[in-house]
Order: sequence, then structure tokens, then C-alpha cells
Amino acid sequence: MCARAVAELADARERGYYSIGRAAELSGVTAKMIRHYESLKLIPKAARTAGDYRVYTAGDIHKLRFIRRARRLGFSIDEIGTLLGLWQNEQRASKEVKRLALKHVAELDSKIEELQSMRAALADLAAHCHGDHRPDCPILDDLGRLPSPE
Amino acid sequence: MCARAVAELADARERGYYSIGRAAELSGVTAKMIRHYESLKLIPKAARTAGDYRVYTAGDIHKLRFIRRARRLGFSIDEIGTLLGLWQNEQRASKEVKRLALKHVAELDSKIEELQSMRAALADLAAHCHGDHRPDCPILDDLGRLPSPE
DNA sequence: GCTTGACCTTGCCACTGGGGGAAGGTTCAT
DNA sequence: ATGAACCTTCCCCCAGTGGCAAGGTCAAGC
Repeated sequence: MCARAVAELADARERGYYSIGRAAELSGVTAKMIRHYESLKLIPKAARTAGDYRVYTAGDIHKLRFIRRARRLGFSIDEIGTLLGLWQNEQRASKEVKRLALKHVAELDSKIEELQSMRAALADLAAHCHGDHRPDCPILDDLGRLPSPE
Repeated sequence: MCARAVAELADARERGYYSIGRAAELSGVTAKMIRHYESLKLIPKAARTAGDYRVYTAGDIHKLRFIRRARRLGFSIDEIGTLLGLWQNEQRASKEVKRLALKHVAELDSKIEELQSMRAALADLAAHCHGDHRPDCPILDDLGRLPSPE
């Protein structure tokens, strides 16, 4: 993931390197996304074999797994970049990490609230709709409501 | 929004047409998005003046407001297309509208649940992090956790 | 050695729903 | 007649994927 030109693929495998497909299997991040993360500079450029195949170490795969877990918690790519830096920095202060996590919790909270208010408004409208063959429908009435008499 | 070539802008205004900027003001949908919705065929092509300016009727603006409200409830552009069709169809069955609304409520519910489980997991990790100058951090430990001993 | 097929490479296009801006034309008031 | 305000089209950007196409590499069987 850092050095360059690692000879043949067979060689590379013997030395403990994995192809992008294997890395994808082992980390749960698709090959596509591994390349994408490389292009975004979230991860450094992978080393290549003589045949120009990317090769990954167990450590790289560990890092990819880290990224995948962070994505699942909803962190953005930028935030994950920061988290990776902190993860690999032995001098980090856990305060920094906690601050980032709590900021993200707050973002999640506001998204949740937003969705909940949409949900409530819509469920309320739906509750007042007969839902039969007739055209009358408070849902459409509300969406098409005029703000002021026209 | 349907016919073509409406002569001069001044004429058009006298006949009750609005420019895209006015339509944006009155509907709350930006001029940018009005053009975008037209390109997506969510709304028909607007009529044009001799100078190629789009013109809109009060009815069009009403429709744009409908779209804006539906977006705020989280409906996708596709769903809004369907809702618009139902809105303008006097023969509609309110059952259809209600079904769409309830389906969307279910989608909102699953998104809310997803965010809530992220939120809970992250808040839990953060709660166990000292958040001080020391590097030890359960948040990073969890993100970097190996799935099986290696 | 040659073929086959799995895997890899790059690159482009699509989607969600917008935001921003450039380059140039139109309208209208002064 | 000129400048401001508004309009036009076109393109790039964001996040985070998925998919396709054309081509190169590798390992294995015959």
C-alpha cells in the first residue's frame, strides 16, 4: 500500500500480499470501493505487481475493515480520514476522538428528528384518508393546499 | 408550461404569466430546481416568450408548491411524479394515494431505525471513552477490532 | 503451446437532490 | 444608449455507490 513494484503475483502471494479481490472478500469492502478510496486518498496508493495488480497486506485489510465499520456508523469519508489518522497516531488524545464521535451523534440526532417529523406529518395525513375508491384525499389536499387565498 | 411561443415578455405578464424567477419566489422552488424538474420530466416543458424565457401560470406555481411540500415530506422525485398524476386525476381512488403514503412512512421508519441503531452504537462507544489527553480509546478499539484472532 | 475463464486494469456513465458559476442573450428603466 | 437585473445553456462539484466496456494478466487443463 506504500512501496512500489512487488515483482510477480505468485511471489507477492508467498510474501503475504493479497490481491484486491481477496482484500475485498476479507475486509468486506468491494474492490470498486477500495479503488475509489485510493482515488480519494483515504488510503495510500497500493503497491503493484509486475503485471500492475494492486497488492495488499494484512495490515491494509485491517485498515479497510476499520473504514467499513466507520461507514456503517455513518461517518463521512472526511471524518474517517481523521479517525484513521487518530487510530494510527500513538500520541493521540482520546478527547479528539470522543469529540468527533459526539459531533456525529448530534448530526445523527438531527437527521433522526427531521425524519421523525416527516414521518409524523405523513402518518397523520394518511390516518385521515379513507383509502377507498373515492377520489377525496386529505393527503393530496394538504400537498396542494394554497398558502393564502388566491 | 404546455403550449409554445407566447410572444413578448410584457405581453405574457399581462396575460398572467410569471417568469421563472417570480415562479421561484412564489413557489419556494429555486429557478435552478424548476429547470431541473423540467429536465427530469417531472413537469412539462414550460412555454417560452419570443426571447426564449420560460413562462409559468398560477397553476404551474401551484404545482411547484405541491412538489416542494412533497419533497419536504421526503417523497422521491419518482413518487412525486405519481402523486402529481393522482392529484390531477379526478377519477383517482384515494386508496392509491394512501398506499403510497403508507409505503413511504414505512421507508421513513426503516431509515429512522437505521440511524437510531448507528446513534446508539456510537453513543455507547463514546460513553466508554475517557475523552482526555490519553490515547486509549474504546471507539477506535472497536472500529479497529479484528473479527477473528489473526 | 494454446485456450479458457477468472480476475485484474482504467475509464466512463448512472443514480439520489441539489449548489455554484461562467459566458452570453433579453428586458427594461433611466 | 447603457447598465442592472434577469434570463439562457452548459459544465463542474458534493457523497457513495453500482454497473458496464474494452483490454491486460494469470493459472490451469489439454
